[in-house]
Amino acid sequence: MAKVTANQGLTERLQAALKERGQRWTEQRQIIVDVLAASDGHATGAELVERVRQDDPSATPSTVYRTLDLLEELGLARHHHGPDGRETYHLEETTEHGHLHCRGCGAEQELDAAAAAPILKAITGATGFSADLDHLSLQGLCATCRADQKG
Amino acid sequence: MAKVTANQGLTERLQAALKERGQRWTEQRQIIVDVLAASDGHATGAELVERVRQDDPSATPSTVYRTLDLLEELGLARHHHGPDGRETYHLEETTEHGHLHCRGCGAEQELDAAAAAPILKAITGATGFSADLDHLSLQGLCATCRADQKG
DNA sequence: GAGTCTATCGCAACACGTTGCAATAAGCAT
DNA sequence: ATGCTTATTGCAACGTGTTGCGATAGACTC
Repeated sequence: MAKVTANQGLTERLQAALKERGQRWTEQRQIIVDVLAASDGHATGAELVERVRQDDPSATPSTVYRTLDLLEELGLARHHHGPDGRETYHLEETTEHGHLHCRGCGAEQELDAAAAAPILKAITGATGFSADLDHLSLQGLCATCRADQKG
Repeated sequence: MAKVTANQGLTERLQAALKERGQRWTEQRQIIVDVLAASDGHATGAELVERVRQDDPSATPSTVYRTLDLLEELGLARHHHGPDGRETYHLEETTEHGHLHCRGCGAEQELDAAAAAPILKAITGATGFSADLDHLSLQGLCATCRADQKG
């Protein structure tokens, strides 16, 4: 298992997609994709910049953010905003999900598509609006904290 | 109707609340509250800073943001994050509401408590989580844009 | 392989928000 | 009114993200 080029499949998909759009495959983009794939789960923009710079100290934030935007355009990555407004990125391969931030204990739980279905349905029913699960980021009190407050 | 000190009631509530906590009433705070009250609806942090500086050019961003935080602690103001992660503030007197951002046409609609009730209920049902309506900021497609896409 | 076109990069500057610290001034007691 | 205590302010620097621009270097043609 040489790690030479991890994410073979992903890389190839990307190269093809870029070519089709007259865009280019570069060393930087390879690194950024590798880093993103290695950060399973989520990573903030700043974290990703940091990690990319470990692999290639000449990389700059602008390049990293621009590449992340590109990956989103291509549908290979997503981002959402945490409760503090900071950006969090993850590969699209991670299943689509929402986020719940508890203001009591600070815990963050994920909300998978199955659990979210009735919520999205309620939103559409009440507003006609079809919400993106990946941008669904709620703040409130989790069950435990609610129980504590009542106690 | 001299405008000398607008927001009499609000100002008085604030003075009392601050006194109780051993905190102080200052010129700056009066200005910031006035500005916030005058910005009916919502205003971003930057906008508020700008407007405050029109009244008092010596005011600095740090003071404005710290005061806004204070107003939130006291329950007199709220903030949430727009789809781009930027902050938006409004007085608590504005009725509690969520926000829906359409990624198709860019429109933003408000979601009042009555309309949100079934949604919040669905969230609690699916997750045990009690979400804050004021932090509810959804992104997706509005009814019109959905219809357009289908067409 | 050399030349051309232009996407991408790195840099530098900006925008929004946050934080630490020394100077100022609010509120209280005398 | 004077002095004391300490909350608040302004400043300056930082953190995260964005944007404009000239220089670099992919990818394609000959």
